[in-house]
Amino acid sequence: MHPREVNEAFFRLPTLDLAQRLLGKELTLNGVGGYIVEVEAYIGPHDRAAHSYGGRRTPRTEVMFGPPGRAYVYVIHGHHCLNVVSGEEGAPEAILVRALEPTRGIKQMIERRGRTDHLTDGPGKLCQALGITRQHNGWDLLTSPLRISDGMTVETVAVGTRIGIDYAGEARDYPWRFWIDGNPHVSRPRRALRTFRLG
DNA sequence: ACTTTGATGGCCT
DNA sequence: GGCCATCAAAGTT
Repeated sequence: MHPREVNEAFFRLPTLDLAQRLLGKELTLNGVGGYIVEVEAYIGPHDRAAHSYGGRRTPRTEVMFGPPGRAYVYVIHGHHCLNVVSGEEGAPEAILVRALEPTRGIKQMIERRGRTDHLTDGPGKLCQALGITRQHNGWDLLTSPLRISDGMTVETVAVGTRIGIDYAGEARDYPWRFWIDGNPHVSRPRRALRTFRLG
């Protein structure tokens, strides 16, 4: 049994705690999906890499200012990315889901991806595999067809810096990327800054 | 109305 | 490691 079950209180955990606890949980859309194996925390308004940096509030970032536990979906370079809104209501924080270990509906994922490998080892890839688009922005991840539920037990968490934010000044060095140590579905394997046991 | 940007992916060497 | 297609969103005029 996972140490913490997914419920309303789960999504109210502080963002960095929630990010670690999301590892091993199962993400599905209409029953298709897998275990979360890699995430990154974005903690606006002081995080220069966050879309909500400086308190920027636009139609795109609006959902992050709402209650935690909802989906924030955006498009970058023509690819969709899924975040879990986190933090207190009014605090624009979110956790990017970067990779899954496929568990359910693999046949459908293969059809959507047009290949049999690398189905969900990246934030854009997993959205394509599950069929996640901007229409799912704001959906409740506890009760909607796009949901996060109890998954598998995680032994060791690896910590590193976030991917693709070299423009973000000192924020590029924040250790806010978390993945399941040794998992083969991680998007960009790198050596961890450190590892720890999830208590 | 126009220009710049970027939390990517796929393929290359 | 690098290159670049790609396009919605945001910023600028």
